[in-house]
This record gives sequence, C-alpha cells and structure tokens, in this order.
Amino acid sequence: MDWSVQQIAKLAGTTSRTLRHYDDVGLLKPSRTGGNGYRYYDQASLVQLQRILLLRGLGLGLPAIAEVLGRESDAERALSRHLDWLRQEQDRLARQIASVQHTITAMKAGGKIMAEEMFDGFDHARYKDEVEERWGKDAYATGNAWWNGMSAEQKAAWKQRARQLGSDWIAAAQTGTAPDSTEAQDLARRQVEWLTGIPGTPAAASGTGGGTSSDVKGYVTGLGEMYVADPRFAANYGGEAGAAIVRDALRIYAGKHL
Amino acid sequence: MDWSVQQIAKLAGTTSRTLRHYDDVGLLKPSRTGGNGYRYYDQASLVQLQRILLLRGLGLGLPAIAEVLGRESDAERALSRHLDWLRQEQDRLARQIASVQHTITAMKAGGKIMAEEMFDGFDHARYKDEVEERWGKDAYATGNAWWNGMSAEQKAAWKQRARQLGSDWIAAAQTGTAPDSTEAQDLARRQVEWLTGIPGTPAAASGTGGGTSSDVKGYVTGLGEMYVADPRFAANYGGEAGAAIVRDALRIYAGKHL
DNA sequence: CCTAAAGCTTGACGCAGCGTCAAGGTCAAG
DNA sequence: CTTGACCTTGACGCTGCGTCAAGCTTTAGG
Repeated sequence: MDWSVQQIAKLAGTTSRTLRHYDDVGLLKPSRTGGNGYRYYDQASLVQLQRILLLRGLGLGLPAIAEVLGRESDAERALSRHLDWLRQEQDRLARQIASVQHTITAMKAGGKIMAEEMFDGFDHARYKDEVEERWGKDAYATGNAWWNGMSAEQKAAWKQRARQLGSDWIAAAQTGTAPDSTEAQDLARRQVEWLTGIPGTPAAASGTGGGTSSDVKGYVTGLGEMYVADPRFAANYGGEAGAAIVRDALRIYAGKHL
Repeated sequence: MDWSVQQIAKLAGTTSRTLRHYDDVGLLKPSRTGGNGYRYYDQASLVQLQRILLLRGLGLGLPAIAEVLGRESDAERALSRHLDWLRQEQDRLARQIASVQHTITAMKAGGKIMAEEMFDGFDHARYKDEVEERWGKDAYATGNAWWNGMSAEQKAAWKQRARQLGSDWIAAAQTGTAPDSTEAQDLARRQVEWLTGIPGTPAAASGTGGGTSSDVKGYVTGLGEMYVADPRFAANYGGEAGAAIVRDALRIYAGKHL
C-alpha cells in the first residue's frame, strides 16, 4: 500500500533527490519511515506531491507552496499574488528586450562611426577656430595642452567614452527617443559629465568655483547647436531632425540642472 | 588621477562589494594596488565598469560579459544570443501565466464542486446498476468491498484525487481546451491512472494480465460517454459542448495509448 | 548460502551574484 | 593619541535541487 522513494518519484515524475529535499525542508514528510531509515509514501503523499509539483510548475517557491498546503483555502490568493509577480517579470523582460535591441542598434551605429573615424576622440584642431571664438584663445591652448599631456591609454579611454556617448546618442535618435525622456536626459547628463573632464571649459570650471552657472548653461546649449549645425553629426543622427533631439535634450537638461 | 573603491562605486552607481567580486572573478582588476592592499581605479577602469554594468543591466551573466569584453567585436553576437534567450524566457512566462490563470479558474470551479458535493469521491451506489450492467455483478461487488475496506484517510485521499481531476476537467472545458491538446491528453492519462487504482475494473486488471487492451479501451470510452450523458456532469462542464471535450479527450487517449 | 547488483541512507559541495556581518589594518583630522 | 571613516580578507546566506561519495540493506541469481 505504500511506495519507496524511487517508486513514488517515478509515479509523480520527479527524482528521489527532490523527495529527500522536500523531507528536509519539511514540505513533504514520508508517511512512514522503516527501521532502516527508508522512506515510504502512501496515496495521500502522492496526492500532496502531485499538488506540490503542480505549483512548482507554475513557478511558486517552496515556502509559498508550504503556505498554500498549510491553509486550505489560501491557494487562490497565493496564486493571484504569484500571477502579479509573473506579470511584473514579464514587463521587466519586455523592457530588457527593448534595451538589448536598442543597444544592438547603438553598437551597429557605433561600429559605423569607428569605421568612418568620426567622433575620433576630441578633435581639437578641427574646432580650433570655433573654440577660440566662443571661449577665448587661451581656452583652446589650455585644452590642447591638457590633451597632449595625456598618455596614450588615457587618450584611448577618453575616446572610448566619446564613442560610447556618440553611439548612444545615435541609437536614441534613430529609435525616436523624446528629448525630455528619461533616456535622453540621462544621456545629456553623461554628456555634461564627460565635458566636465575637459579643463579650461566653463563646464570643468564649474566644480572649482571658477565659473558661473549661466556660463555652463550657455556652453552646453551652445554645444548642442554645434552638433546640429555640423552636417557630419546630423548625417549620423538621421538627418537634422535626429540631431535636433540631441540639441533639445541638452537644452532641457541645462535648463533643469545647470 | 585614480579613485578608491567607494569613489568609483559611487561614480558608477554600484557598491564596493561588487567591485571586489569583479576583482575576484577577474572581470575587472584594479588599475593599481597600493602597498596596503587598497584597490585603485582609473578612467579606463571606470569605462570598463560602466560597460559591465550596462551589460549586467541587460541581463547578461558575468562569464558572457567577460567574453564580450575579451573579444572586441563579439558583443553583437553575444547580445543577439542573449536576445533569443530573453524571448524564450518571455514565452515561458507567458505560458506560465496562462497556466496559473487556468489553475485559478480550476480552483474556483473545484470550490463550487466541493460546495455542491458533487463528484463526491466515488459514489458507488449511484452507479450500481450501470456498473453491473456493463461489467457484471461481481465487478460491482468487488469494487464495493474494496471501497469499504479502505481507511477514512485513504478514502479522503481518493476523493481528493477525484476532485482534483474533476476541477481540472472543468477548467479545461471552460477555457475551451481542445480534446487533442497536450493538456487534455494529460488529463485523460491521469484519469486512466486514477481508474487503474480501482480493482475489479478492466483498467485495473490490465496491469495484472487479467484483461485485454480492448477491454480497457472500451471501458475508458464508455466512461467518457457516461460523463457526457449525465446531466449533472454536463452542467458543470459548461453544457453538453463542454462535456463533449471530456469524452473526446478520453476517446483520443484510448485510441492512442490503450 | 553467498555474491553482485540495485536501492537506500546521510553528508556535503556546487551554482550566480553579490548582501551582509565579522575581525582587524590604515589613514586623515582634531 | 584618539576617533571615525575607509580599507582588507574571510566566510556564510539565499534557491532548489544535481551530483558525487562512502557505506548499509535488500533482492535476485548461481
């Protein structure tokens, strides 16, 4: 009238190890234990085991199952709670999938950029005139000295950050991210933090008490305009419309936080 | 030019423990280690860390991340594989959600049954005539003796199984499960296994060499007809159409496996 | 009756990714 | 010199078993 571990395991479609585990945690005790320590199970055990396995198949944890088996009528509430949790997980997964797709897009874009050698780190010479005109001659000199004073590794790291930012912006633009969205604003923050690392700029000076808030604000929004104006940027950002997102995101960020 | 653990942890939005873990597993070594054992990180470390955390946020495991960071251009394939896995998970979750909802429906139905005391275990007397007519007088006598010989606990366990089966059938019928679907066929299998426990029936005899396969087949399909014919069953199964699912599922199962 | 093959027992490590004490050096500030 | 903040290594905990490992018991076969 009763079965050994292996037998009941096969009947229920599980393993003896699982049975021993359930015994250990007190989820399902054998109906009888032989003098030799052998575990024996009866019909009632089988029914319980089947219920346990059913609930496990639904994704419930062992403590939750114990709770359900303990209080007779609690099962429905437990399952409803579990259902909520499952739905949350599904949402989380959906968001993650979107993020991964987004990232893949970004990496493809990033690859293109690297191939074309755009955004190559910090192309000082290219913007020499503009920098001097906007922030003075020694601003350019300072920046140039800073850049030349860095080791090859430091330069590489700096370029890496710039590329990352660039490709993220492009991905955001191509997926139609709104300028005031969390993602775009996060990118704007990163862009400003990146700028903060460049000495001689208002952004860098803001931390040392050397500049005013409005200086930084003007600098950042000015940079945004620069991005839009430059056809090489706009081309990668999906045309002027795409580049406008970068400009708007920076402007909004500057307005809120600077 | 470099930061301590806490500092870089804050910069990247993680904890020092995580940094130490990454050091342990070789995912991100400090750029420099002080004579006192202190860990120090530089800009390149920060960039790497940010990439790691990004990939972690996308759900990749540490080994996968190490792989991505190791081979430069492998990131895209890794992310694509990860994307596949994420989609599989989403499917699995979707199926689990369906199952849970199904089960909740079943439990509600089961509660109704218990309240109405239908399916009350194994109502021998109720089917006395039919059993005698179909399988002979001593078949009924045998079954009756067997039933009366069980302890109260055994009877309870038996009833429990019957109720579970009944409510599962009802849930299947109410959710429009197809008779040849995996779920319905699984139910049919359970139903047959349940029957196998009743001595004196062809189903029970099949295991002991006392009956032929066609006996069992006829018994099972006959039982299906009985279910459909009985208005009390049909009422709970959602009318004749619902009950027909039970009959068809049993018939298909018998045809395939008996 | 003896032996080999199953089957059973308890015990314990492994996995994934850190969180969370614990015990004890190190460093900057007062 | 002391306090407190920050650092180190070491190790357990969590989830649900899978997977040896060493050793006792039962069973089937010669």
